[in-house]
Amino acid sequence: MFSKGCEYGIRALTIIAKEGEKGQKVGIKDVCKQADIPESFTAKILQNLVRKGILNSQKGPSGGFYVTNNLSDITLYEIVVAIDGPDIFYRCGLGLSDCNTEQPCPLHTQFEVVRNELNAMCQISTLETLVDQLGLGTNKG
Amino acid sequence: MFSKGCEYGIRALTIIAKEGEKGQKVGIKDVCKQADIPESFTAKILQNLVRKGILNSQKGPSGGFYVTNNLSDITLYEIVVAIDGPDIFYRCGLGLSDCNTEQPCPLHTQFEVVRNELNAMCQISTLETLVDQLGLGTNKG
DNA sequence: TAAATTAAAGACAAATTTGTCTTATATTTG
DNA sequence: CAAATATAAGACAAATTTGTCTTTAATTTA
Repeated sequence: MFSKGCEYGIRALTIIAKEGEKGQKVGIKDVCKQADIPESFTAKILQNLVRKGILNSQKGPSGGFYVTNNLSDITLYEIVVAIDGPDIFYRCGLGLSDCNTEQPCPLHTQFEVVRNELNAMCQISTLETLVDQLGLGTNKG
Repeated sequence: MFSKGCEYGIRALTIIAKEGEKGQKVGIKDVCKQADIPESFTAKILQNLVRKGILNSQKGPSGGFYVTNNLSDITLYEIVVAIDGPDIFYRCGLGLSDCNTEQPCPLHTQFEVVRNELNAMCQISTLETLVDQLGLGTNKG
C-alpha cells in the first residue's frame, strides 16, 4: 500500500511528534531505535520532510528533529504525498492511465470506494491523532 | 496497490473470459494486444494462473487460453492471492509484523476500515462482474 | 576556540520488481 | 508424418526500490 519509505516516515514522525510534546528534540538514532527502522534510509526520508517544511531539524549537540507546526494541522495525507507522491490517491486500480467515469475500467466503481476510504483515512488522520493512538497500544508504530 | 503483474493478470483474465463467452480461446499475443500489456511478462503470469487451476491453456494451432470454471466462481480475491499473495489483505498499514487488536499501531483502527473495503471489493468482484463491466465502458481493462 | 555532536548530502550497493529472449515441448492440421 | 503454431520454462537484463557508507557542514558546549 504505502512504500517502505513512507511507512518508516510515518512511524518516525509519530515518535518525533510524541517526544516533541515533552518539549524534546529527537536524534535520528533515538527515533530509529524506538521505531526499529533503518537509520540511514530513514534519515534521508526525514531530510526530505524537512525540505518540504513538514518537519524541522537542528544540527549539533542537543540537536535533532522536531515539529513546530500544530500536530493537528499535519495530515497523513500530506505526509504520504510528500513521501510517495499523490498517485495512490488517484491511480486506477488496474493501472490504466486513461481510466475515468466516462471510460471506466472493469473495476472502476468498486475501486473508487476503496480509494475514497483510503483518502478519508488520510484526511482525518493527523500527527495528533497518531500520537494519541500511540498511547493506547504498546506498539511503537 | 496491486503489483504490475497482478494488474496485467486481471486485465488479461478479463479479456480471456470475455472471449471465452463467445466460445473462443485466445492467444497470448491477442490478449496482450487487446490489453496493451507486455507479452512475455504477462505470459509468465498466465502460466502461473494455469498451474494454480484458475485458467486453462492449450498448445498448438487454434490453441490459447480459456476459462472452464464458472466465471462467477472466480473471485478477484483468489486472483490477487494467486499472483501477489495474501499479504495485502492482512498486512499492517505501517508495516509492523506484530500489529493486532491487542497491540495496535497508531493507524490500526482506521486502516482496518480501508483494508476491509478492499477485501469486500475483491470478494464481490468475480470474472463475471469484470466481464460485465467491460461492456459498459470503452476501456479495455 | 577546540572538541564533540548531530544532521545533510551524495556516492555506492543490494534486493526486488518488472521485463525480454531463446529454446523446448505439445498440439493441430494438411 | 511433417510443418506450422502456440504455450512452457528458464536464463538473462533493465529499472526501481530499499538500504549503506563516507564525507561534509552546522551547532553547541566546555
